[in-house]
Amino acid sequence: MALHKRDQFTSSEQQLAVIAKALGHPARIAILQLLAQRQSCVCGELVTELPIAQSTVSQHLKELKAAGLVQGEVDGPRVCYCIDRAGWARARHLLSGLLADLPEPAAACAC
Amino acid sequence: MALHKRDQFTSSEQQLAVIAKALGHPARIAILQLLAQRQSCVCGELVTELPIAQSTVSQHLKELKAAGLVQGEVDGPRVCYCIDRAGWARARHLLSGLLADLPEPAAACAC
DNA sequence: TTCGTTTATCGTCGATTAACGATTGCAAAG
DNA sequence: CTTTGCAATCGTTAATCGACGATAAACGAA
Repeated sequence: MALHKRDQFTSSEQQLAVIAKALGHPARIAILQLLAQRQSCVCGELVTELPIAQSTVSQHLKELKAAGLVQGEVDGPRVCYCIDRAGWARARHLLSGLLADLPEPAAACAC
Repeated sequence: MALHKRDQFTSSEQQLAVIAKALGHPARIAILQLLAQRQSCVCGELVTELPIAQSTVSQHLKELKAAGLVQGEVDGPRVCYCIDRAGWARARHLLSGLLADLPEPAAACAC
């Protein structure tokens, strides 16, 4: 583990960046929205809904899981995915904080 | 311009992903927050505040500009950066939409 | 014009990402 | 026990990212 420039930023900046990065692909956005709409949660359903290969879906699910946004539970031969409640609550908090820090600017900037 | 798998997703999924990707680095989060706090906006100020090289800051600013989150105006030898009002409003809208689509889940998922 | 200041771009490097097919691992069904 | 079906992992490839130093471009001042 080398010391990256990354480590020079605040913890909250880094956490927010991790969340945003996880959201930074249309497939992962689509997965989250599918998980929110349907309870179904089954990985195979996601594969049929999405225009990408099974292995790629699995990869994206892994990244979402690593970011704490999604959790998967093995249910026999299939795996049931759903939104990670605690992780998503944290993500909501961080994103709302950003929206609060950067409000709709009332006036144009001086320059 | 080849046809990417990317193009199989909805426009709103792609737009949101572009925004999220732009937010997916702590330096870019920090830049946005600095631009929100201070009116200063000058590129040089950002460089002295951030733990990364000038060329790297410039690179991040370019990406933020490409995502429509920031705009820069040349003011003599220096460049004054500020948050892009219209772009940020769009970003706010998309992010709020995501937070609305994925509300705090009331009940645990079935699996 | 020449110089110093400020910012953007270039070129490079290693690391990471995104995608796929193929393979493996596992649990239920037969 | 063997087969089947689902999902994760492996291995590969091309592309993108992040960082830096060096260079170029633009401008104001001397």
